Amino acid sequence: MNHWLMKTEPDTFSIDDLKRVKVEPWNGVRNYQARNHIRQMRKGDAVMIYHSSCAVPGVAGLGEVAGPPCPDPTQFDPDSEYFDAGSDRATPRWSLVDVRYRRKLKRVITLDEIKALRGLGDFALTRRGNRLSVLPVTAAQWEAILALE
DNA sequence: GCCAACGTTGGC
DNA sequence: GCCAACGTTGGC
Repeated sequence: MNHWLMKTEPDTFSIDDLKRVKVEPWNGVRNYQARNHIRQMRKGDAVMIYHSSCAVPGVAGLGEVAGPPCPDPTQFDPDSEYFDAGSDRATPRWSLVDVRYRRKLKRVITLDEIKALRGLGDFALTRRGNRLSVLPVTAAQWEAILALE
């Protein structure tokens, strides 16, 4: 099983929203590196739900990958903000996975706390200028972060 | 709201 | 294939 971190803006879709709907198709990822991570996901992989672009950025809860990667239908929908005229159904450009709610953390583990952790090694979340919305987390990083809870 | 960082686009 | 311009992300 692999571990991942997925960002979401809580004003748009928060851990509480995921708790309410239970399973959410994680659509709208339009970055190739993030997409490639999605394509490596397998059912049962563990996911940190990270709140970004908000007052207190950080890990807010946990989820899991609920099924295999599949084409993101919004890329074919002209009415969607995620529509991509350059993608075709024979070879879809963008993928998604369903993410199932697992639990909300007792408190948000903040980006500042995560940055202050020593010995995490290379971590896409804390790289300078990081903008990646879906990124891998090692088992050691996963444990070190959750130990802060 | 600002702006640094970085990905994408498009002219050449 | 280079690279300037532009758009977006996301912390602050």
